[in-house]
Amino acid sequence: MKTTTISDIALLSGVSKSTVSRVLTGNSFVDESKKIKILKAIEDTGYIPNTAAQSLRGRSTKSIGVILNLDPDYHFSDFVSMETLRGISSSAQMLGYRVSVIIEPCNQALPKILREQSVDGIIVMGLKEKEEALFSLAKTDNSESPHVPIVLLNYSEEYKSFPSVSFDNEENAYNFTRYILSMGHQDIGLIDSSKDVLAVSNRKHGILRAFEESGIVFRSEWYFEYTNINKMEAGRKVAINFLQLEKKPSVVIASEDDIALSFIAAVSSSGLKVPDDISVVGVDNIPMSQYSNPPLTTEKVEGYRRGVMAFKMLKSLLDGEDLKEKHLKIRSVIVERNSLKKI
Amino acid sequence: MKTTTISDIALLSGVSKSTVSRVLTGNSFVDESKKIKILKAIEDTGYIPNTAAQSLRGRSTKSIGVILNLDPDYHFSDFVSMETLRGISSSAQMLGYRVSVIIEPCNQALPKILREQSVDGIIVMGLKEKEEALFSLAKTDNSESPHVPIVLLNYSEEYKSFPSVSFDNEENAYNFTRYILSMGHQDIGLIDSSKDVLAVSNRKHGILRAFEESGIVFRSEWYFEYTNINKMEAGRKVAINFLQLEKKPSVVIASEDDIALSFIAAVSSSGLKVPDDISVVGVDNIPMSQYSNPPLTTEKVEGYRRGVMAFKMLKSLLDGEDLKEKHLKIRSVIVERNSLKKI
DNA sequence: ACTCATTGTGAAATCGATTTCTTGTAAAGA
DNA sequence: TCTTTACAAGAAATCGATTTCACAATGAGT
Repeated sequence: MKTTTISDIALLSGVSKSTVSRVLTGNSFVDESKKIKILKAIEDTGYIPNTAAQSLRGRSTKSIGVILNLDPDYHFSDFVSMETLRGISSSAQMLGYRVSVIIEPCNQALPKILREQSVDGIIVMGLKEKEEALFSLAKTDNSESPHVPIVLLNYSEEYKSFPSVSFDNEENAYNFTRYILSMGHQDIGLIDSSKDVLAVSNRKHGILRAFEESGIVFRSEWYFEYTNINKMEAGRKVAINFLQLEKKPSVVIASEDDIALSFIAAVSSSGLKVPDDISVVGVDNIPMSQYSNPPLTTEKVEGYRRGVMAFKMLKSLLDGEDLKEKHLKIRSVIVERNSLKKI
Repeated sequence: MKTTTISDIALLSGVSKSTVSRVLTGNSFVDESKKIKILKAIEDTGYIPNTAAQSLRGRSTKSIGVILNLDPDYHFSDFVSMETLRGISSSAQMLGYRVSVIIEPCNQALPKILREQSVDGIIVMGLKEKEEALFSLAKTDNSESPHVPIVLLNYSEEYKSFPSVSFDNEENAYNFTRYILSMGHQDIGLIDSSKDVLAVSNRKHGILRAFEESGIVFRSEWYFEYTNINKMEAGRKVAINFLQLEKKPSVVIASEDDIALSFIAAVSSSGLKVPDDISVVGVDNIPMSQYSNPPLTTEKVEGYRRGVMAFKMLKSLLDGEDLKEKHLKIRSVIVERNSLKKI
């Protein structure tokens, strides 16, 4: 069967294409009896307007692009990102938008997608520090370029001209650290091994702020940073160094749950007990963190919610509304389980 | 700047739109000197053909849909699926296809997407047993409907009229079981708690075949099945029952790594040692399995490869080629680590 | 009764590409 | 030299929707 078009509907209901289009878009007056006939014809045939034709004429593709800016060596997709994608996708679908995922570095993906005009808006995940494409885009005055709104999922000073929805890394880390301090810990070790350097550095500020407030000094021999290897490999590596330490911290804050978990695994295989000998906490609240041994005390980072909010923000932009707040920041909640001991 | 169109290029290079289009599509003869001028104009302006116009005229959208048929209660995306998505996405992009992910039950997504005509082909992930949409589609003779090729990512007898790329579940499980038997185990427990009921049942057949071959009897008190709860919760639940068992198996095969890991966590927090007291193996080779305590012996399931192959198959279909093999099955490889003890 | 505003509708233009039709030119064959 | 063939390239039709334009018809206001 060749596809049903608007002309078929027009023919079937004895009116012109224009009239059919008018009931379709609903922004014009149409005689009630004709409207009913048209609606019936649409119902009967299962007609759906051709999206290509609509985009061509109407200048709206009813689809958005999500740029997943993963590292080339990033061999798997982390939980929070996927939750975010799920959040974006389901809110987009709800409003009739398709979402195209583009797994490609931002600097390549962005110029291409902008010129292709194949999406109405863009959400960028996994922003890196040096994104030429964004930077140059920020500079061009808005009279240039056919205004495709962009929402970033990591706030960054550099690109603050773009609206963003991000986790409140500095504040969350500050709060989490204060909580840890309130549990009596004074000797705190840090493991940073996330590909998200922006987040890591913001979190570090928050942690240091909490340290300062309580007169804790930052000890560099307790700071482990491995950003160029697999994060779980990092957890294992840190464990090896950690075990050699003369004086050990009483708690270790890992920048992600995966890291914490692999650290715990490595450290417990050498006989150390968590949390009796050493407390370990993570960030993210990945599903596994609830079922590990011991269950992990962590900071719950709401990926799904971030996705929903990002799409909502993009939608406002698409509708030409202006944002109440240009940069949304999402607070975490602390999940108390058994890997952090009160001392 | 209003967008560059083919007419602009034509004007700039002093030829007609038709000629520009001819060098664009490359299926007609164009004078070399003109071709150069046109190419230069394209280069200079950064012109990219409007996809909507191309689809409208050419009947090809250069985009494919991936239906992620997740359970409503499925709160996170598993590793293998995401790897598959990555595989699809990168091979698709390589050939200039966009991929739209549709996180929605197949029965809703499929009819809609087919009538919308917004994609050239479809890949269905996470097939369920009762997919009315597919079933009725299989029945309609191909003269009907504007032939959008569909590739399934789970082979199923029911829908075998559709081509598929899947894991060779029966065979993989058979081989894995034989390997476990070769390590001296006779008392084998099973945990099945995957949302992928099709895979689970196929794997069970393979396991049972290996049992039979070696004269092992299947003991139902060692078979744990929880498909209606979170898989890691299942691992924990099974551990509780397991610990009560009078006579325990010497090894437990979990249908996924997550389950194995949470089972190990629960069981070791009660003092049982893996693999000294009990061996545990999983399936998937999720990143964490390498860094758990003990590192997990598992079956490596190649999600990325599945994605690549699925797209390749879909592409053949789109190009009108016919498939050498309609149903591809991917073999796993066994990853020996430390959670399975030789006895 | 005569404007003027409000509705209602079809014809035709438009969006940006591809493809068919047509014509023109140059090279090859008779 | 005249026809045939191959190659080049413009003009115009086409894809399926939306929107502007033009024109009625109806009703309201003076």
